[in-house]
Amino acid sequence: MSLESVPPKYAQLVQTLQRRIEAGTYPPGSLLPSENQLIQEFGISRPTVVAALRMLREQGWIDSQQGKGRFVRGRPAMSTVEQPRSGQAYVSSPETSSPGEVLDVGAVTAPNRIAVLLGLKPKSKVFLRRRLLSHEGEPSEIVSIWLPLDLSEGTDLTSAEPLSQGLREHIEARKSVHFDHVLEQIVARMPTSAEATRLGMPKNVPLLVVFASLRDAAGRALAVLDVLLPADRHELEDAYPIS
Amino acid sequence: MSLESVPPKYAQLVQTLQRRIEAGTYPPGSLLPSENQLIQEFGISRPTVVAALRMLREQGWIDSQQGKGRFVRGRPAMSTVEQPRSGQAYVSSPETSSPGEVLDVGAVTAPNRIAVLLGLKPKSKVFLRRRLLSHEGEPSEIVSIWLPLDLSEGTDLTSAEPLSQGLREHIEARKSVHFDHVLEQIVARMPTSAEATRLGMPKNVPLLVVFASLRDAAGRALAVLDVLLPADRHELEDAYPIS
DNA sequence: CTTAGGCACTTGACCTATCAAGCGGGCTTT
DNA sequence: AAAGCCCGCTTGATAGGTCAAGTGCCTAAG
Repeated sequence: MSLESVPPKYAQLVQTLQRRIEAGTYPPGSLLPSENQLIQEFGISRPTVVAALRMLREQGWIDSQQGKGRFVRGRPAMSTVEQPRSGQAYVSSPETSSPGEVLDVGAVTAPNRIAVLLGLKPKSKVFLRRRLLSHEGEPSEIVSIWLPLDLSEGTDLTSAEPLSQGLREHIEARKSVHFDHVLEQIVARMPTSAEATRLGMPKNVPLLVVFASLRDAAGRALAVLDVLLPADRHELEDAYPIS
Repeated sequence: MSLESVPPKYAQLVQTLQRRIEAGTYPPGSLLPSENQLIQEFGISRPTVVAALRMLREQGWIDSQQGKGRFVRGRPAMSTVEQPRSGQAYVSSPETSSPGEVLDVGAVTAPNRIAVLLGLKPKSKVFLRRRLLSHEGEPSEIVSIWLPLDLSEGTDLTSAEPLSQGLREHIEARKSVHFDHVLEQIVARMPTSAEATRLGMPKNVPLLVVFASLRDAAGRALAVLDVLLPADRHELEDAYPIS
């Protein structure tokens, strides 16, 4: 006897209908079988069918119109081309997974933008952990993590060794906070001499700079990352629906 | 007698619970009243209560845990700080709403990146409509619209006059296509002399360049926009959940 | 003091049922 | 030919109900 659990009936129906859509049984633009037809075919109740259809609508596979029926849209394109957001990888991946060296660690006076993003007074002291990441042996980007001092206490962030947990996991395990979302600002500027040297880049190539403000559900900034990306080696990607 | 329609009961419950959460009646972290308690208080059925609670969970206001209860998260922060995505405004707003002058209109050989983004062969002819937008009387950005030739036929895009419809509305009204989502690429580079002159910017300030590939639900590129943004005057913003 | 079982609570899943409202086609009337 | 009405279909909303599964607390036994 198989130990694997049987998914709920509504979930099985979702999968069946998705397979039929992708197989061309219900091509985009066509009318899906009505609720009554699905009830007959699958021998399940109307609320169960409706739950499955609601899920398909919410995921973008179908549209419904009262009095008319439910129309097939097809597999939502975004789910096939979904991109990791730039901040996401730095928040969740352990430092051990990306080769690099620690450049700076410790309490520093916050640059103005960082203080604003953290919701702190100008010239506040904050904790900084800055690393130079490499890709295929070449310098790739500089990542700085800025934290309010209280949030950095009791963590391993002062270590020169790479963290074996993602930043989020590391902090959530030690502090009573929960990361919820990221607000990003993307700017471009010319590198300083020191940055150009560190990144092994020409002085006349700009930097893409991502400021990622990591926030809890209430919108409070728990940490800020900034990432310096030589523009000749990096581009950012994003995808979103048109509303 | 008021002619306004009464929203469904589940929607009224959603609003009531949202108001109570924001008023502090149910602070974040606290347990929401159980289904039974809500059924008693509001005198409505369990499926109606459950529909309201499911909606709150999907919008991020609450979390549920079987056997335990439903916990308050609070107003989802992203809905309070939602930003228009850069491509969105160009897709939906009429050109008449943003002052500018038409710089180039007509069939041109597609630059390589544009051909790739449109899914065309290298050196294909495409339609280009390029405008210099102003903000408070100053040059602000250059927006180029690139379309396959067949999609531009029968449109007003060849006009030197600004469109009174958004691009999306204009094309969807004339062609059998439906814009669904955008894939964006963000890069930084130095401006050419001509671009710097047109934008009234110094030569040593970089450009943020957004390539927005406007796609249908099947992922086919219908149009590409590129937007040149002097980096000393522009930054891009984004927000996303941490998964 | 620890462990296990039972109970009461919770949400998850599924069922049967009714009525409201929208849509489209066919038929009748003007 | 056009307009209106009716009917049969569709989905939207609501109700009442049962059983499964998860959680936490309390009590009893070891």
